[in-house]
Amino acid sequence: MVLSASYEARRHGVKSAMPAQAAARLAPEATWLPPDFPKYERTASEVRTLLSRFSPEVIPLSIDEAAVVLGAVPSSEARRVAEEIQRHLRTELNLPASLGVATSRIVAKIATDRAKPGGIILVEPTDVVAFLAPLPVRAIPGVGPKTEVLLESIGVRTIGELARYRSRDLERVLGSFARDLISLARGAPHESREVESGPRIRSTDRTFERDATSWEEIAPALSSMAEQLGTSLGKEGYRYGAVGVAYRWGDFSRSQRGRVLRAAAEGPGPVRDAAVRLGRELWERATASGARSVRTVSVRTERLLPRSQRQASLDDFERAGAVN
DNA sequence: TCTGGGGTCCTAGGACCC
DNA sequence: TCTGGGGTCCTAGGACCC
Repeated sequence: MVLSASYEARRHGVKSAMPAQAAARLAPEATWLPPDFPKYERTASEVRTLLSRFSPEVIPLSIDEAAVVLGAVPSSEARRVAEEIQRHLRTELNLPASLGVATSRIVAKIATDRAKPGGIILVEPTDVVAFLAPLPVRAIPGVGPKTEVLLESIGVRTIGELARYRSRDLERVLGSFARDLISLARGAPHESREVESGPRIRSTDRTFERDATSWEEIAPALSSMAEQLGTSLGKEGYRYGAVGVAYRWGDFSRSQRGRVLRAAAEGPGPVRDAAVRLGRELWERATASGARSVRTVSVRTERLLPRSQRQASLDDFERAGAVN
């Protein structure tokens, strides 16, 4: 599968998430590189350190994106900082970067996408509506293929058309997402709430070379994946409060089963036991009506909590003498 | 086109509580 | 015997992002 494609490869029609075979047909002369995620993590950390020289508030959005909060500065100053960030990334880390500058993160993100490759786009506060209006609704983060089809079915293709829609009418089609879309289109986006730092979920997936058709094939995979997950979380100092198992079936549909633990657990044992139990329940329930094959299994831990942050237990209250 | 391995957020129904 | 109006938590599934 293509994880990322250079702009040269993209000119041949190669895109990320494309099956490797299809990409090879489009660009037979392409150079293929295996991924090196530890390297990307190290680099992402260097980039965040560099960015923090420009603002105390750096919000990582993904491994290769971050928002830098500049506060209330004139747009000329914001542009200067953007240019400087781009120059330092180039000279110190040898990295190209695209930057968007705006008065909200979501518009800055949309501008960044438009600035690729390697550009800077600054959207003046008074230009937000005009900047967004001609763009397709798909330019909005959170609008994917399904939402695009829904919007198209009511005659909305661009953000400008979205702005003219009545919120009440759109809510019938899209639920609460409608309000966010319309306020963005009208140039007054609701800034997403600050997310607490630290991961909330940790999961691991494994796709079988050949789809598994028996519990005996699935159980050892679940068991070893869960143990690895529990061990690495333990090394990072995390406990977990819920465990889940999911199957991707041969027809690519998904089923999942999860459970909240009675108390936060730590290490490989509890997650392994829970994963095997849940996996078996899921398997038995799904195969009761006929044979099925599993393509991918995944094990998930949720409600992660740093070890230092102990979960309160009844004992704590008794010791403290707090009675209600 | 025949699909990897991570993640986040939202919705909806049911159980249960006051 | 049938009846309110809230609220939270749990579970399953879906859409989306990189």
